[in-house]
Amino acid sequence: MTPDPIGPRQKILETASELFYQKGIQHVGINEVIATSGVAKRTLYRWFPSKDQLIEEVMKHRAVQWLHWFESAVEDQGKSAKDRLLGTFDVLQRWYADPKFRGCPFINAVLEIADANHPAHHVSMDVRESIRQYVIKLATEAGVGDPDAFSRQYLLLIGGASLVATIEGNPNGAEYARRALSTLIDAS
Amino acid sequence: MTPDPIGPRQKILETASELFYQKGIQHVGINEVIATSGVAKRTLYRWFPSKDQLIEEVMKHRAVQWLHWFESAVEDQGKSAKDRLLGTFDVLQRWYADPKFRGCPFINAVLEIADANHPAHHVSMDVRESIRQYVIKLATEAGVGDPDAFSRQYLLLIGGASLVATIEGNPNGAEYARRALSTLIDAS
DNA sequence: CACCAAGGAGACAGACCTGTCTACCTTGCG
DNA sequence: CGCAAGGTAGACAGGTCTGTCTCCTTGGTG
Repeated sequence: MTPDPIGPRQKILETASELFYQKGIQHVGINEVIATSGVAKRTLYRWFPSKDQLIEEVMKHRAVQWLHWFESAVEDQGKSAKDRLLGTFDVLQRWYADPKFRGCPFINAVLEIADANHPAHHVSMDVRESIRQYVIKLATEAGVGDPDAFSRQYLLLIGGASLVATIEGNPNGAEYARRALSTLIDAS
Repeated sequence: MTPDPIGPRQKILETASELFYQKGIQHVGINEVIATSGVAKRTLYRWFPSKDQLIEEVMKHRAVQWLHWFESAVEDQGKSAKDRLLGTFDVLQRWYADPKFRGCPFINAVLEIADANHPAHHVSMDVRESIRQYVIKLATEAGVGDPDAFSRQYLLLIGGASLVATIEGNPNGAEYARRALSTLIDAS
């Protein structure tokens, strides 16, 4: 019963998203996507004219999902803006510690696809900018002196923590980032 | 004159190093390496039994070179340990601003090669640890309170700055990192 | 000189990948 | 009913890649 209420397009998108993330975009072929999603090759190419366009759609899909997840998880981290600001790294640490964590998908995509003009690059830059705007909002609310400069330092810490989690497989980078952030807030 | 005083092995290593860095490891084939280095395929496979081993040798070679370059450039950044510590980001900023800069080769290698057991991963982890030990030395000398914790925060900043340089093509991440580092030192 | 190891040049096998194409099946609707 | 649209199944073309193999040249040494 409930014979796949979601259409093939959505099915392809979700399957590809999962496979791309777990194995790396370059290491997943179209044949694997169709075999896993149980869809005919003809159907995939009806909805996504090329693998590059599939990648782009997948990354856009992930970006919307991830930002929504992140901001709503952060909202639960406390009432004051400072608590939420510091809480971002508690949220991230839980993410890094998840057994299915394989690095930040947006950083991965940029470095896996060398071509700087690939649409997936723009998605990643957009995600970073969205995070930065969100941080500016929280920092302003928290009374940080220079929210714009602060947001750029924040991006260093979140990027660095993601790298530690990816390269060393160590989620505690987020904890060091939290402490550094606390110092930076107090010094402002 | 001077008819190639270096042997084919060294020639292959240097050519592959350059190509891997500029185009990405995955996007450079053995055929391109031999065509560019002017060496026969037979010869390449005599010295490097597989592409994976070539990658490993190239990364080890780069690691030694890079660490030597980095530490000696930092030594010129000032007499006091604090000056040299802050100066690391001046050195990095110049690197990031170089037109041939295509990201940190060690971060790139890890994210380009999905397999966490690939030898190139270990090289990248070793480089990070070498940087950390060097920072611990400088931090101790500079009288930082907790050099170990400090070194981990340093790794966040250097990783973050490299990402900003790579993803946004903006060398000024190093400047923000320098300021953040200064705050962290003063607060210790 | 004779010999042999190292290298140059490149064909080739086998695997894999993207994207196209044919042939058939199901379903909703005028 | 008839039929178009969207789906399944999978062969296939054309390309790329790694790694092997054969044949030829050259320079150094006993």
